[in-house]
Amino acid sequence: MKRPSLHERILETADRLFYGQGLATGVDTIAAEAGVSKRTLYNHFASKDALIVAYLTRRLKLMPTSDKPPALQILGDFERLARAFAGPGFRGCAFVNAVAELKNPAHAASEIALTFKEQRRLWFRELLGRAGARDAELLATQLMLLVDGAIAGALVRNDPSMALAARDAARVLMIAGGAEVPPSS
Amino acid sequence: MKRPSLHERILETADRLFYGQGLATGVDTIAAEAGVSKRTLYNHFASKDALIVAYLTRRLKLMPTSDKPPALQILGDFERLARAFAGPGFRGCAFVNAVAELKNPAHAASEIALTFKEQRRLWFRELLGRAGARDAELLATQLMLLVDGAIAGALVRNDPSMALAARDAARVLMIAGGAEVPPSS
DNA sequence: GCCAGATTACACCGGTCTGTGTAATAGTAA
DNA sequence: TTACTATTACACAGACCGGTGTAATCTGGC
Repeated sequence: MKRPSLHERILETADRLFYGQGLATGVDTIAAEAGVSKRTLYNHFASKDALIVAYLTRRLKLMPTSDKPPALQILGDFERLARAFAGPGFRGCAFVNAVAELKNPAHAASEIALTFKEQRRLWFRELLGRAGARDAELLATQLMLLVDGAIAGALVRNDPSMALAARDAARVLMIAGGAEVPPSS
Repeated sequence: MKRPSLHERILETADRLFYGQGLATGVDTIAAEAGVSKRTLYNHFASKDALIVAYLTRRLKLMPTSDKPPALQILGDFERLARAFAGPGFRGCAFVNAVAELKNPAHAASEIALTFKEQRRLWFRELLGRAGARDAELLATQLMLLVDGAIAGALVRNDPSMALAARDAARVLMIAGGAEVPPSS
């Protein structure tokens, strides 16, 4: 850890460009935008593939914790999505885009994407269990369908309100599934 | 229409390679695979972008018609999706992939993708109306979320059963929305 | 001062990409 | 035959790509 700043600055720039412009962004562009020579970039990351993996790994963040009722935490997550969709730089799900953009299905990015999706699904499942859902396993998967569908829909329609339609559908599914859903915010 | 065969053969090959390998597939590869010189390809399509647009336009097919009860037609569509997911060449939604793969958001592909999604949504809406749903507009949008979510989920998880989880969620949403849903197949 | 490692600038390689130019050939219709 | 068009093979331009090699320069610790 002699110079964490350069390493991190390259990663931040790679995140911005890979997500905003696609994985086809050139290494020269990233180095220039980070204010770093290409040689330095290759001293910190063995290859462009390694940089892509580091970029996706950095996006694996823990789910937020809250003391609100579990069902409201889930509904709040959809509202957080709606805000993200309305942001200027929204370009869909970084992990799904990466899997779709890489022709090689054995790329390490696929595993990272699966980890990310599973992470949120398990968070849903835990909250649904606490909310008293009859089949938290299935219901968590179905809520994930709504999340991924909202992302894809918002991308092609350029319409952030897809997340709110997804939230309403999630509420219906949770109530039908026996979860305790307090009157919404 | 002097020689429709060459034009169509190029388009078929482009469809196979663009969908299977991504839009980054080279023009030379497509020409070679179609058994056609590159010059001929450029005599039929002004540019690679034009070829991409023709490829996507060709994928705009009308929704199937059936005399089954409308709700069962919708549920059957999810089962058709499950079969498509299980096919060896499944690589997600061609339109969503195209939008995600093209950095330029003003590309004509975006409009074609939107047309495709809206086409299916309107088909859903019409069937939901006939099935007696209270809010066919919102419900159709929510079913689209399940469709797109199932596609993304099946892609990253490599799990065709996502379409069946989506079908079950669709049934719950339709019943809760007041649609007449006969006992399933 | 002095040394060692990090960083820089820059040229370069081999490859791939889209797109064009050209001259020769095959097929068809009069 | 003649004339016209579609197609072919092939070379090539111009750009960008990932990745490397090298020598000079900067920087912090002793």
